[in-house]
Amino acid sequence: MKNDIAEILKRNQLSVTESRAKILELFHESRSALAHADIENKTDESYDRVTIYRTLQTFVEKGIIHTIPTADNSVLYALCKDECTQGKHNDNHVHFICDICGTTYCLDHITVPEINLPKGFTPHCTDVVASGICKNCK
Amino acid sequence: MKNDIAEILKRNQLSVTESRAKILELFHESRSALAHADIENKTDESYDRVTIYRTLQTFVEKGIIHTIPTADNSVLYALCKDECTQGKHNDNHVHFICDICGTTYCLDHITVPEINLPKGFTPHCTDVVASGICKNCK
DNA sequence: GTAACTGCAAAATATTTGCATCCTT
DNA sequence: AAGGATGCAAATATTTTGCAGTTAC
Repeated sequence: MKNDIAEILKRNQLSVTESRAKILELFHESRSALAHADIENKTDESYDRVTIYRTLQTFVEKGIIHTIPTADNSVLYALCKDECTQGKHNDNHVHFICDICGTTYCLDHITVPEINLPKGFTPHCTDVVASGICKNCK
Repeated sequence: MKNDIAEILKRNQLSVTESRAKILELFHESRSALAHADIENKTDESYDRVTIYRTLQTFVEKGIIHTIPTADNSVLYALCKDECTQGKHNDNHVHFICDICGTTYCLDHITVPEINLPKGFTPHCTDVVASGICKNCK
């Protein structure tokens, strides 16, 4: 596993540092999306706040993770599928936010349906965020 | 028009004050969603930052406006349709954010399709945010 | 007149930037 | 060894809270 993590970083031309490896590992361990604060907590604040900001930004730029738009406008991040490459994200999947436990799921296998937009609108990317009650809270 | 605005406030048990009326008017004049900063600018900073925060929050609570989740996690607000009432939002419509001009449209008449969620997930509200090129920028 | 709203000050929180030091390659 | 990454300090931006004065009803 540790090797897989390092592999991913190398593949994206990033040097393998402890903080990057640890943060990327967190994303792989977690089935759900993570906020900046989650990462601070799960790493016992071993890394500087700033390092986390910069690491997340780097990962987003490289297409390793993506941000998830949320109704309360907090910032969430989740792993991208493998097909995502730098600059060309493939975010066309559904997110689900549980109203009770707050967990955000990336439902990679649920595809976003075609939406009929009005004349003149050309979509490039479509995000779907559903909220409700998740399988653990029902 | 001025009267309509006052009507809406009264209907929601809000006292009619200058700032509330002006901000609500802005939303009615604008075909697109507004950010906190937009409101500051369009009112020539005649109102305190704090008043704008509180007014927006009040409007959201009353179901007069709703927040829009955006990919860059900035906070946007737009008018709710009439059917929205306090606590029970009816946000099931599509938003479109133009990658070029940044305008966010509320496409009230485009309905959100049914999404097949995995077993155990019960949706309560579904937000769809498409981004791409709008009718003015094409 | 009273309750609610506003504006100011300030606190709390979140994010960004510069720079010296340290680590990866 | 060299370039890039980290951590610290501090600047900047954003949001919240308390309170006194003002306004709507």
